[in-house]
Amino acid sequence: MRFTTSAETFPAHTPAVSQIFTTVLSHGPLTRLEAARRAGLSPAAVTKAVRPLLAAGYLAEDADGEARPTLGRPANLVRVDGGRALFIGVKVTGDEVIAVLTDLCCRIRLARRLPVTDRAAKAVLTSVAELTHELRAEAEDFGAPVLGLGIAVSGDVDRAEGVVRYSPFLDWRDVALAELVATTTGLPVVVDNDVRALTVAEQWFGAGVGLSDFAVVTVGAGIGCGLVVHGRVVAGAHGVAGEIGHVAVDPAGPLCHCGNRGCVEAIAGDAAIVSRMREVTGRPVAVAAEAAALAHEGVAGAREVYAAAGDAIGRGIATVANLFGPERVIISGEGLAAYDLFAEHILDSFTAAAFGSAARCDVQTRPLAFEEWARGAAAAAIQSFITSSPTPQG
Amino acid sequence: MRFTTSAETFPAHTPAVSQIFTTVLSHGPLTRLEAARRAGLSPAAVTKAVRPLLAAGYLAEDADGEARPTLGRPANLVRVDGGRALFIGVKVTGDEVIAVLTDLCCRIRLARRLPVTDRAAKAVLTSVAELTHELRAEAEDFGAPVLGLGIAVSGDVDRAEGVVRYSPFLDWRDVALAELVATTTGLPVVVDNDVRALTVAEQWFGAGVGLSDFAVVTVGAGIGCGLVVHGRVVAGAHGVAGEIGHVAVDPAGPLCHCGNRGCVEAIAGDAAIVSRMREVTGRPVAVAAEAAALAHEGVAGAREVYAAAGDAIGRGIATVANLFGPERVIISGEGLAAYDLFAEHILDSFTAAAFGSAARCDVQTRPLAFEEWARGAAAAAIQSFITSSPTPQG
DNA sequence: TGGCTTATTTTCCGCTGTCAATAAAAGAAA
DNA sequence: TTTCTTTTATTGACAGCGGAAAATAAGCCA
Repeated sequence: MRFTTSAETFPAHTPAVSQIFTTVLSHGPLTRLEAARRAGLSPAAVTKAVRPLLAAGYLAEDADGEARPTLGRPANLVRVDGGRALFIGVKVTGDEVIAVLTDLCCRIRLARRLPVTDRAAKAVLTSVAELTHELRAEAEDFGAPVLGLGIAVSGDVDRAEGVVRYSPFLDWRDVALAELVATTTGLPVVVDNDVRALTVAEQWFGAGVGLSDFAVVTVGAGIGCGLVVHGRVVAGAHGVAGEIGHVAVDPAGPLCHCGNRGCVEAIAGDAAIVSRMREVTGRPVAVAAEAAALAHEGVAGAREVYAAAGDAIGRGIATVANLFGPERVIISGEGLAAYDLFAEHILDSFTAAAFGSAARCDVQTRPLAFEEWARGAAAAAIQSFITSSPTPQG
Repeated sequence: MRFTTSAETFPAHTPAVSQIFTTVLSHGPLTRLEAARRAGLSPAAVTKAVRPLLAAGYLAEDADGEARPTLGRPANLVRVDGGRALFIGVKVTGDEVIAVLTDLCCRIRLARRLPVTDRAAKAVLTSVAELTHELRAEAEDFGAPVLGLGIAVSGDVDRAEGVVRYSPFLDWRDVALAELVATTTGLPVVVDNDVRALTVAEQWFGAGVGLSDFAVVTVGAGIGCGLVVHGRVVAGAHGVAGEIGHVAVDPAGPLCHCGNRGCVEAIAGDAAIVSRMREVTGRPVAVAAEAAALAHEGVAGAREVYAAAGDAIGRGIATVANLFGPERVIISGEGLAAYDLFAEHILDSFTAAAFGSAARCDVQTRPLAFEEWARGAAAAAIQSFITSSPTPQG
């Protein structure tokens, strides 16, 4: 179910058109020949697919450019015209609403945030509408229409229906967010789980480009994981997937809010680190940054807290690698601010716990600015814009 | 790479033909209309797809049959003619080679086993050839040709290349098994990992029919897991996937042969149970059946060994469910002989450790006769027969 | 200017699956 | 018995997608 009011739609008349567009979107400017090769189509098909996209302005032709072989007809590079369309991505947390305006290439043009004082759906809805309104007003200056809105929320989100089934941080249950916001803003709205949205962003615009099997692990208040298998984001039959935070790595570990002991999140989540840091150092520690500061200062025992956290995360990642054998794991999240404190432990425990060839998985890290979550939401909106209309795709 | 010599091939000229055939294969006799609905095609397409398959004898028409609505033209049921073609499935273990002859519907017609005295590839190859020869001779009586051979081996197997990369139990490395056996037997040969092959069998002919996301967990000497995500078996970018046996559930647990502590297999594998049973009861226990007997007799401490095993398995399954959110988990394996001893603990610890809606996953058990592994290999051969030729499929 | 090489476009062409109409096979109604 | 009704299966025309091959374009180099 999609919620649209007006709507410029994407001319994805055929699978080939979708495919060529996403290929060019993800792999930067390409010659038609190269695009054909990557998409597994004939050059003729590319010419045909590109034409309507050029006409509609979604693609543009660069008068070639860089170093080209000195022989033969020069190639014409085809690229996505990012400025052709704009999208808004919104991340809703219990504390604030973050919104970004991106172009079609998912580059952030503007960012805004608004604190959340009342977590009730209605109040949050107002904030979202306000930020959206503000960004749309500013978008005028870019001379491109805003064609979609993505909203990322943590918890159990049914993207297909646009409903937030349950979000613990917001204390929401069965909020038909897409419909509500679509009615208010008149934009096509996509609602997705925050980690899945971030995963889509990596798949289309980040370190997951070109990979059919990879995982994104986010470290921060919670520990989350987005999975891409067979080229598609895993959603889970019951809306739950990627709950690496609640993989139990130590039955004797600390109690987790989920009721079990030794979940990764109960060892390496921000709250766990903070409370453990208080215990170990005896000092008042309120937020993650303070905990990291203590460790950086070399306070006795502080580094060990991060070591344990890194160890838990590494084992969680090894579990993911053992079970589905991704080509790459991308570690990201606000928690990466303290990455130097546990990087080594993550990698060591991953290597130790990964079974056989699973250890060949490429474990990378990527910094995650605060707007990235909102950008993920925008990526989901872009994806929906491109793939929805006539020809659905995975 | 496929290795074929002669070869009757499947007339899968178009995607629609493949799809209709597999739909009918998995969902028993269907009317054309019903098949169209399930496959998402028009009735006209079904008529056209069915015709060549009927002509080639792979499908047959039942003169309707059962209770039909009393109104309208009676439907003609279309079903797969299992007797049209035969396949051989072989499971190779360190102790014996098991071979079955199945029909196109993967029903076992005959089974044979041969002990392995020499694990060298060459010796095993001879056994495989011998059993194959024997079954082909008997197949004459069924009046149908043997059209493929599947071989299941535990370890790291590259199905696409037909190579056993590494099999610990057999101590094989980079054995180009498919090519070797194809040369010897003249049959098209598929080689796959044993658990994946079993998973294919469940997906096409078992409890996974119609599901796009499920897992098969095998309990026995090792603890294995096959995953189906987005309707396709997960193979892993590096050939490793589904290693639930090496998911670490307790850092203080017993040492595993993989070098880590507290792997599920180090707690619940046959060897682990046997050795733990010796420790606990002080009695000589050599094989799993004896361990189970002790527990059934009520020997002090014996039941607790199974409780711990069940607990570890349950937590491993919960980990799978938390990460993928499968619709169903099918527990199977020779270890199920002792299922009454740990069933309850598996379910309890699964329920406790599954996060949120992941607990809604349907956990089933299925007995696994010794030939089932070989049947899995046959299923892989059937799958390859149907999907290979002109139109590949996932 | 002609020749060479590589990129792109054009021009068919085959093929697939849909659509809408039609045939078929009963039981029900007249 | 004949005709209707209802449901299933089939047919034949057709649209459109993507491929192959040939033609064209666009430079560089003699």
